[in-house]
Amino acid sequence: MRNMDEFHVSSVSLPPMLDRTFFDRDVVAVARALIGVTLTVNGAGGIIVETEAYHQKEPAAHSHRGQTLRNAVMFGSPGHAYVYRSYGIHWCLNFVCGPAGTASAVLIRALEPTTGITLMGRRRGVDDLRILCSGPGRLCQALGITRAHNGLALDAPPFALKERQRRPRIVIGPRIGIAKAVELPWRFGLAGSKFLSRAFVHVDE
DNA sequence: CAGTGGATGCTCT
DNA sequence: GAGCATCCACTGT
Repeated sequence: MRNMDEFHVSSVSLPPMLDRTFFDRDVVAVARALIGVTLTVNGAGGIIVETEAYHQKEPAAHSHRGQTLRNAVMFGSPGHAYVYRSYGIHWCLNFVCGPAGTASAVLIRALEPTTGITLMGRRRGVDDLRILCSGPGRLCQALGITRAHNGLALDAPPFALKERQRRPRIVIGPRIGIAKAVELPWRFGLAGSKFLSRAFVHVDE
């Protein structure tokens, strides 16, 4: 139960509503705004602590070379999940961003686990909270995300997004695991979080 | 700790 | 047939 003060603070605080319009804007702005937002899938999940932005104009994006069967969701409406298989083993979850047609998306790279921890631990085969959802492949395994979630709207079950209560302190750095456009500082993290997939070199914001 | 290499499936050339 | 928006185990300090 929350008390009146907490309710009042959340009702007047800054973060935008997590409706469709939240995703219908520049992907870098969304990647930053998602830090601190709570993501659950069928009730399991936690606080988003690490994201990366990908945009069609830039060569590390799947959409860069045009629309294909795999990346088709990126070319559709903002506010939907783009899920793809990585290295033949893992799934990775992205949120499609706008404006529509920019074929841009935010890769969700790490969560701080908060709900459904027992279930997530069973799916992952680990009980250490720090490695439960710390990495794009790990968090998909923990949340049970597969190809079946590709193209689903983010404002309806099994997805649920909950606004952050306070403006978080953000750290910024280069994206991970890519060979092209490494110079773009399009990775965002929650400052001081123990649940990042990797540490940030530079601390900004 | 840091560094390395294997697993594994699918997309695109 | 190459190349991945990764993770884990294993090596050597």
